[in-house]
Amino acid sequence: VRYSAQHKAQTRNRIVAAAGRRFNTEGLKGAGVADVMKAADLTHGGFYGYFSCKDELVAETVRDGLDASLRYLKRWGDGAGKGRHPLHAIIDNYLSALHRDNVATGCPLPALGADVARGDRTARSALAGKLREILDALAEFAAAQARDGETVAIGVLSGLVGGMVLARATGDAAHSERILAATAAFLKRATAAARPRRRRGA
Amino acid sequence: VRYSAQHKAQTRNRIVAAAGRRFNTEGLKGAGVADVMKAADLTHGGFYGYFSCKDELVAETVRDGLDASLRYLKRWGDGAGKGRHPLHAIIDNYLSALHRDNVATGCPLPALGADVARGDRTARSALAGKLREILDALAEFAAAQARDGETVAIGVLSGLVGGMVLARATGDAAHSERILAATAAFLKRATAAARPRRRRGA
DNA sequence: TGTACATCAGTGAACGCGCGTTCACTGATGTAC
DNA sequence: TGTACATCAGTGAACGCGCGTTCACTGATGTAC
Repeated sequence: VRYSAQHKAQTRNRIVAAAGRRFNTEGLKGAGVADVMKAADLTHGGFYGYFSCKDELVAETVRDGLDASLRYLKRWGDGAGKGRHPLHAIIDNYLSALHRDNVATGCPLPALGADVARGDRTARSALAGKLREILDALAEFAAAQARDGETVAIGVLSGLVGGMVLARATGDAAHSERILAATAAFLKRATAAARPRRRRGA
Repeated sequence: VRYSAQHKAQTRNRIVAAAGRRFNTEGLKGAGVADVMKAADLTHGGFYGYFSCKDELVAETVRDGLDASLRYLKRWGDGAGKGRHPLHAIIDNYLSALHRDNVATGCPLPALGADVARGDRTARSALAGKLREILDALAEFAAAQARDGETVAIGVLSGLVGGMVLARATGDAAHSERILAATAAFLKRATAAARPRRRRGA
């Protein structure tokens, strides 16, 4: 045996991490295999020692990126001060100028959602699985106050994703700020207004 | 003068219409110039008699597609039965399975928003202008019932766009239906709950 | 401890292909006479 | 009304380039002795 047992796994993770940044920034069609490998400090030829094709990397990248987003959402929700709605903490952090401007390390849903919708089945399945986990986590945070946790979870996530897409797409910087602020205000108002008929403890 | 005065304008419109369908379906990078021209029953060589480069077509296509969306939103809002909130009619029509499945002729915001965000300034400016018109129209419909029409307009549009992105991206058909239904329910509840402190007549 | 070696992670040239763009051309057009 | 013609909308071969993928190779590795 040459090289440590974890060496190959580490390099693979490095490729997936680089792919996450490049795909988020340039899109699934915009970032090529050579591009991703270069960002991982490798040459393009070695790619097929780790993945059978580009689509396999895409699916893996989507899974990995959404896992990171899920961890962020949980951390923000859990970190909300007492008396503060966990969903409100999530909304403010997600719809921040910081997140808007850091596409590379941001959530894949606004960056790659449309690309995945056009992509092959493996990527869409990967997204489907992680999307459920994300919605379950949001529903947990919602359940403390809302009647129908899943509906609130889906409604909030739709607002977060759409707000980020619009804030990034507009060429008007001032308007982009308005979109972030107004979407956050709308979502916080909507979740605060949800009838508090407790299901389980916060 | 050869050919009728409107002939060139008609062909140009045909190219833009074909581009709208191809770009929505395949993405800005996924649909090529030759691809678009073929969809318009032309050959690729003639393209540069109408546009100076692909990016110019992209900007024109975004403008045209968002104009069509604006007309749809107005029609749906105006067509709401009496006693029915115009925004609720818009929400139900936008977040329909029909719209989800007809990407080609659907709204460019969920289909191309992320691509435009990565695109050049002209496309982003084109989107910015039309986005304002769309939000103004939605704000008019919201103003009849909501305190802050612009906030409601932005919040609703974010939810519509994000909900459509998620419903199209998930590989789980049943979940896609849930996303459309739950996002619509969430948005209708949020707009119905908005305090009715009238600004101007409906 | 020192060295010869089998392994295999990573390299980079090469492949066929489609991209955006250019350009010399063709042939249908409505006009001038 | 009929015909010769200048115009220019549209054609299709060609360009350089980057894509995803393949493959013969190189050279650092830890092990066997």
